[in-house]
Amino acid sequence: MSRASEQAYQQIRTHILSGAVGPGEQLTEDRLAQIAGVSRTPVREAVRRLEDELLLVRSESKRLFVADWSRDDIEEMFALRQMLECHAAERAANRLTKGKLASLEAVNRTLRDAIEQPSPDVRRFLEANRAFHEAIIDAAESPRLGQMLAKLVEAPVVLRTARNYTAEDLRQSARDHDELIAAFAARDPEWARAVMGSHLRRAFHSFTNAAGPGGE
Amino acid sequence: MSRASEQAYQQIRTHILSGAVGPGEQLTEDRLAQIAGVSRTPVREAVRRLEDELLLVRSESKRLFVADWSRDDIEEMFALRQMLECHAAERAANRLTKGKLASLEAVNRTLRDAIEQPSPDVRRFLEANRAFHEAIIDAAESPRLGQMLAKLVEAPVVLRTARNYTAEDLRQSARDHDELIAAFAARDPEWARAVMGSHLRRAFHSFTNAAGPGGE
DNA sequence: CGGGTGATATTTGTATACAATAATCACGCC
DNA sequence: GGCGTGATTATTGTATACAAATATCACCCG
Repeated sequence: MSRASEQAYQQIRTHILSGAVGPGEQLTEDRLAQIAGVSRTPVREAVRRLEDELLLVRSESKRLFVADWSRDDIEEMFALRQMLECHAAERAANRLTKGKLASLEAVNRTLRDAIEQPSPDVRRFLEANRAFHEAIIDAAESPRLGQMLAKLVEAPVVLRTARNYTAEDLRQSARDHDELIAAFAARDPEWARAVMGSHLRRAFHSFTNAAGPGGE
Repeated sequence: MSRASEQAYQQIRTHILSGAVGPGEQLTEDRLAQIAGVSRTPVREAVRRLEDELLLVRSESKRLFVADWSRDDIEEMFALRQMLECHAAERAANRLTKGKLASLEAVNRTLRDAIEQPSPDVRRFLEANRAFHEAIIDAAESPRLGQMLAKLVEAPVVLRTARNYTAEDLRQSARDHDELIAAFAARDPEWARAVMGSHLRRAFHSFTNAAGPGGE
């Protein structure tokens, strides 16, 4: 994406995720243009992307609002992500080269570094985690699958930036990744699928436990 | 979508699918604006949609080209569609109301009407077929699933408008739909999933047999 | 004659002005 | 006082002019 358009996208996204505007609030293109410091034209491009990612929604009369995800919405997204990413893991198991496998291992070492400390570096963990999953999706060599997953993976992860992970959550993730790597090394698609399934399902519950009961 | 933008989308889409421009050919926004009879602004909106549907692609320098789908691309899309639509069938089996089931039956009667004639009305068949699958996806009550499938279902179906269906292809489709309806009536998600799976897989082979060997 | 380098043309990206549309509000009527 | 109805305002949609980026081509140098 081009400069202004990309900037608008990033700024607006950050603005929403920071919580500066609450779910359900209206946002006008003019206002977003001010926030992003560009004209309405690139804002409109950015808005289309954000609509596609379901961070913004339109009323039936085309007015813009910050999306308000219900519990059902979130459950749905996790279910879809699980279905698609299990498929990706299966495909990846048949395609990962030695080199890519090695870099997957490297990424997981980084992830461990980030959490095996007195106070875990959640930011680095999230980044490494993102890279890990991205590498698998990439190895699945299915551009459309990747495109679909991109939307599903990004959204909930970033939604709660200040989310509380327990130390155990983080360690279990690292262990899951290890087992995924083992499944890949063994070139066992079924194994990879199964591990990915439980990995994501656990993530779902840990997500709802932390964010759910309080109040969406 | 608004008037000009929607018109641009339809016109450009038709123009591409009609084959007036071949795969790989460049298209400028100006040219598309002429074709659609609107200015470049709504054309850009339309182009974004068509890019998302993968009918248009951009060179690394942002120039526009008609997409050129490889056999792998098509296979990939069918595989994804199968995965997602099987899931939809499963969910639909648990959710379809009596009323919706009845209208599904009605749609399939229309479909039969269209093909049980000396010369089958392929246009009506395609429309009824589309409605049938859409109703199921709708009944799955998963907006994101619907959004994803919309892209996958539309594209290949329309790609070959002049496609040759054998009379047997058409009849088998109707029979598959009957069995799907039976599975829904029995509220048997596994059955529905299985039927949908074979239905789509058959469609894939009939598609590649008809369109594959020749060219493309 | 081949390859690079700069001028020119093509194409996409952005800003802005204006048009169309939908919501809001005030007013009058019942 | 409640409710329709029209004027006003807010917001999105479109066209157009211009800026930035990229490709194309001609020319010169080796």
